[in-house]
Amino acid sequence: MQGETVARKAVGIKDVAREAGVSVTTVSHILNDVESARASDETRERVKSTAERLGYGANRIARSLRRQQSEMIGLLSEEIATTPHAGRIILGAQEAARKRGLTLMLINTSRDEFDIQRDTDALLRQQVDGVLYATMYHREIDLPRLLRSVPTVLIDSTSRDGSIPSVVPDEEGGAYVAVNELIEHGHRRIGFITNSDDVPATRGRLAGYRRALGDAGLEFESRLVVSEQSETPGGYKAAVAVLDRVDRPTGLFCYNDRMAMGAYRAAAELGLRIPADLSIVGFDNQELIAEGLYPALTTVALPHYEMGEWALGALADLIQPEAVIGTAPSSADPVYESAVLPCPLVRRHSVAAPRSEGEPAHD
Amino acid sequence: MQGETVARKAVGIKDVAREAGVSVTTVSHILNDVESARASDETRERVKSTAERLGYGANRIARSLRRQQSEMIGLLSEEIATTPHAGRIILGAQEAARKRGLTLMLINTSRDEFDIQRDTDALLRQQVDGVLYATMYHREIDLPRLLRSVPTVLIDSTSRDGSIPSVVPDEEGGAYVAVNELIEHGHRRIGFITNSDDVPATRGRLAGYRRALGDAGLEFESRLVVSEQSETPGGYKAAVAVLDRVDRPTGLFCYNDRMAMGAYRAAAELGLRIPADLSIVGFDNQELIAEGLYPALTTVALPHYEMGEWALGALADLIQPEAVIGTAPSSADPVYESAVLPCPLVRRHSVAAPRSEGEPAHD
DNA sequence: TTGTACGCGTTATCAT
DNA sequence: ATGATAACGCGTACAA
Repeated sequence: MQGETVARKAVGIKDVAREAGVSVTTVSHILNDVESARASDETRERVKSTAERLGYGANRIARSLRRQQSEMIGLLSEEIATTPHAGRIILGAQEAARKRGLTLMLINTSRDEFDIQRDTDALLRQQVDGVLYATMYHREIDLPRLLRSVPTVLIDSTSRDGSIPSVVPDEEGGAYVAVNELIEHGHRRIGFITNSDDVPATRGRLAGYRRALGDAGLEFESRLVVSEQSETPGGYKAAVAVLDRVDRPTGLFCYNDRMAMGAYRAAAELGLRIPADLSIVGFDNQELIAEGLYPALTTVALPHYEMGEWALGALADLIQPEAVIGTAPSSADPVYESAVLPCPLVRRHSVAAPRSEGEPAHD
Repeated sequence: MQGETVARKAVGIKDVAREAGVSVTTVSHILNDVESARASDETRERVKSTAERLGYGANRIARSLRRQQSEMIGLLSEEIATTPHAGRIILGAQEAARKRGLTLMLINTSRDEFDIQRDTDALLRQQVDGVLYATMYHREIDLPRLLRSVPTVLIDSTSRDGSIPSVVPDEEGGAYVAVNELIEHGHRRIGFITNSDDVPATRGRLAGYRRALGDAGLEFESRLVVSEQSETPGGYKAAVAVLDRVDRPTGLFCYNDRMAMGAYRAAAELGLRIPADLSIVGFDNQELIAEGLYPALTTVALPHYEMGEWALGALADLIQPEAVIGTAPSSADPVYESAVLPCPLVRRHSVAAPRSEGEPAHD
C-alpha cells in the first residue's frame, strides 16, 4: 500500500489479440457476440480461451465512453440508508443489478428540495443510465424535475401524476392477511391500533382490516381502533385505550412492530398473557423486535428485497427493452406498469385461539 | 419515459470554449486549476461563468479514461447491507465521499471465499481507485488476495498481519464508560451478561468491565459474569442466572441491546423494577430496541457513521496524498495508522442510584 | 497566453 | 472471415 503502484494487471484487448494472433476487431467481435461478423469456430475458440487465460475483462470505462452508456444505475435514496429496512431494498437492487452486469451507485439525499436537486444533478453527471428513487416510507411524491430526463423508477412511493413506474407494498393485502390470521384462530373481537399520520400505509392497512372483518361477517366497531403516533410509546397508549375495558378484544392488530412492542408492555401491565389472553399481530417484520419480544411476534413482512429487485428489473427493461421471445410483437412499446408486491405473513408465537367464552378467567 | 430519448444536455467542453470564445485547452486549464498555465483574470472569470451558465460538468467517463482513475471507490460489504447498522457506515462513507468528489459503488458479498473473489474481481474491473472492505461485525480477517493490489481500508475489522489500515470501535473504552456510569450512580455490585463467542468485542468489553471495576476499587467476581448467545433469548437466560439469587447485583451491564432486551424480561419476571431495583446499561444503541424498551435503555453507541467517514478519508489520502499545509515535510510517506474510534454513552432512563442498604425492599 | 493534436481502451464502420 | 481505423470526450505536451 505504497506510493509505488503495484503494477495492476493491465491486460487489454490488444494483449489478447496479439496473444491469439488476430486483430483487436476480431477479439471484440467474438467476445461481444456480434452477429454480423462471423469468425471460424476455431478462431472463436482460440480467442475465447486466451482471453480467459489472460484474465481479460473489458475496461468498463473505455467501453462506456465508446458505447455512450455507463452500465451504472444510480440509487437515490432519501435518508433511507439509515433505516433498518433500507439494506434490504439496496440488496435486492444490487443483486438484480449484478445479474445483468450493471452496477449500483449510491447517493443518499435528504428530503430537502435543494439537496435533492443537487444530488440528482451529481448522479446525472455520472452518466448513469437510469435511476432508482427510493423513499423512506410509502408515500406519494412529485418527481424531481431533473429526473424526468432519465429513465426512473420509484421504490416505495408513487408519483402524483402516475406517469412513472413504481413499486409499492400491498398494504391492504398485508393487513388483510394479518387480521385474517386472527380470525382463523377464532377471534371475533379484534382491535386495531394504528398510526395517526395520513399516509398510504395508514389508509391501506385500515382498509385491509375492514375488509377482513367484513369477509368474516364481523362488524366494524370504531372504538376498537385507536390512532396514535406510530412509535413504541404510541403503541402502549393506544393498546391501553383498547384493552383496559371489560369487553376488550381478544386479538389485536398493530400498525407496525414498534407499536406492537408498546402493546406488549400494555398487556403485561394489565395482566394479560400473550397469546393466552391476547393474540397480537404486527406489521413490518423488524426482526430485532419481532424476534426479541417474548413470545416472538407474528407479523407481516414488507417486501423490501423484492421491491429493490423488481425496480431494478423494470428499470433495466426500460433502458434496454429486452427482446422477449414468444411475446406477441405488439408495436406499442411495452410500458412497464407499476407493481404492488404482496406482504407475506410471518408466523411466530403471538397468536393462539382465544379462550372460549365460558372458560374461567385466569386471574 | 419513451423510446425517444429526450435530448439530454450534452454540453461539452467545446461548447463552453466556443461560447466563451477561447480554446478547449484554456477552458480545461481554468476549470481544473492547472498551475503552470496562466490566463488573464478576465478570461478566467468569463470561462467560469459561461461554464456555470451552460451547466457544464466534465463527462466523468471521458475524464476517467484519460486520467486513468475512476474517482469511484468500491464499498465491498460482507452481508452488511442487511444489518441495521450497515446504513450508518454506508452513509458515513457516502457523505465523506461526496465531499471529495468521489462516488461510492456498492457490492454486497457473502462470506463465502469464492463469492468474495468474484465480487472483488468485479469491483476491480470497474477500475475503482480504492476499496473499503466492511465486515459484518468486529473481527480479524485475512484480506482477499486480489485486494492487495489496490488501496484498501478495513472497516470494523483488522487484518491478521496488521498491514492494512483499518478502523474499529473502541470496545474496551465503551464498556468502561458503560460500567462507569453504573459506578457513578453508586452501584457496587455490577453484573455482566456477555456473548459466548470469542470475538474482539467480547474480549474488549470484558476488559473494559474489569478495568472500570478495578479503577473503582471493586472486586471482580466471576459468578457475576455469565456468557450466553448474544441474542435476546440468551440475554434472558443469562440475566436470570445472574439475578435470581439473594445477593444479586443492583447494576447490570449487557453485551448488547438485544441481550439487554432479554434482561428486561428477566427483571420483569423476577419482580424487579428498572431502574428502581435494577439499573441496566446496554451496548450498540440499536434505536429500535433502546427507545422501544420501557424504560428507555441507556446504552453505548457504536460509531458506525464515523467509521465509514474515517475510512473513506483514510482511503482518499492513501490514493492521493493531500498536500497538508503546515505539516513538517517528512520525506517518509505518511502511512495511515489504523484508528480506534470512541463509543459514546447514550443516556436514557434505565440507570438510577441503587436503593440504599437499609431501605426496605419494595415487595 | 492560447491553440493544435494526440492518446486513454473500446466498439463500430467499412474495406479487403 | 478478418483487419485497419475512426470516434467516444477529455486532458495536456508542445508548438505558436
